Amino acid sequence: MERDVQLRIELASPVPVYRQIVEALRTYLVEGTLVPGDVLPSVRSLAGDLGIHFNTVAQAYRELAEEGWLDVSHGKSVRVIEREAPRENDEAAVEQFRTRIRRLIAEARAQGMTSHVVARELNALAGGLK
Amino acid sequence: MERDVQLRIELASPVPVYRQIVEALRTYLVEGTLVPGDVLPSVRSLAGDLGIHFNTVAQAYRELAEEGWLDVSHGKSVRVIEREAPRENDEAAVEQFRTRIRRLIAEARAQGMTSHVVARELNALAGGLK
DNA sequence: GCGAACTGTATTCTGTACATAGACAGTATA
DNA sequence: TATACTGTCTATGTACAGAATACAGTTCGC
Repeated sequence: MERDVQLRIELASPVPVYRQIVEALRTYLVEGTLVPGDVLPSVRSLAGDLGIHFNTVAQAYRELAEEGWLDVSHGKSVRVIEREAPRENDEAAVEQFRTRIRRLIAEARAQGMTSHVVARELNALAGGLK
Repeated sequence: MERDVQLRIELASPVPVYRQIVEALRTYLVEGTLVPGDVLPSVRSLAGDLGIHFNTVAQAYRELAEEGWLDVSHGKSVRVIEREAPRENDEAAVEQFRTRIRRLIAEARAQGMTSHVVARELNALAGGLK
């Protein structure tokens, strides 16, 4: 059940490294690449791979534990656990989601990405959700 | 050509206020709600509306000026200018865009949004790009 | 049983970036 | 040409990300 996750972290990004780790792992968890029972690498080994300090990884693990994804306890390996889904489709959350995607799209288009390519990517991602 | 933009800023958000302003205005600019010739509110008046300091607004305006959207010069009102589109569809940029959207989707689903609703939103936004 | 080597935890420190304060300087206009 | 508006600059307080380092629980082989 050892799991060798591959994470791409951008040290130059304005978004903190620990949150990048949270987001990347949460993506694997939601998509089912990581499933209950899987064991994550130790804070020190993952930190070594990423070239950062292990406390930064520990903070990310703690965050995901609070969200209910991980069982992390002193001395033991970190393990993915079963997590019951929270409430559904809160309208305010949907609104916020829409806004954030719109801003991301705007940023992409401002960088020169064409609307055709952006639409293709969005449709592809939407299709993968079925 | 005065333009009364409506911005929604979340002071509690981890993303800095000045960047929220940049993102919101850039969205209007890309979508064509703001067009060349439009005059933006002064840093003091917009800051007053948002309940923040005018230097925070000034920083956002400066950022958008560097991206080529705005003409901001000392003593004069800030004005939207014509901006030539940058390079197209750099593959690394597309890849990064895809990753960021995937992480946003994962966050939404982790909060309880159903895949059906997420897909509906993505398709709607993609459709609006044609 | 015990020690070594592994796990995560807690405390403290430092650099940096956000946001504000307030003086400064250019522009428009009555 | 005075005045009231623009944005600019420099300094400062504060919060937080990230690292250093000592601590403490768990596992496993001998």
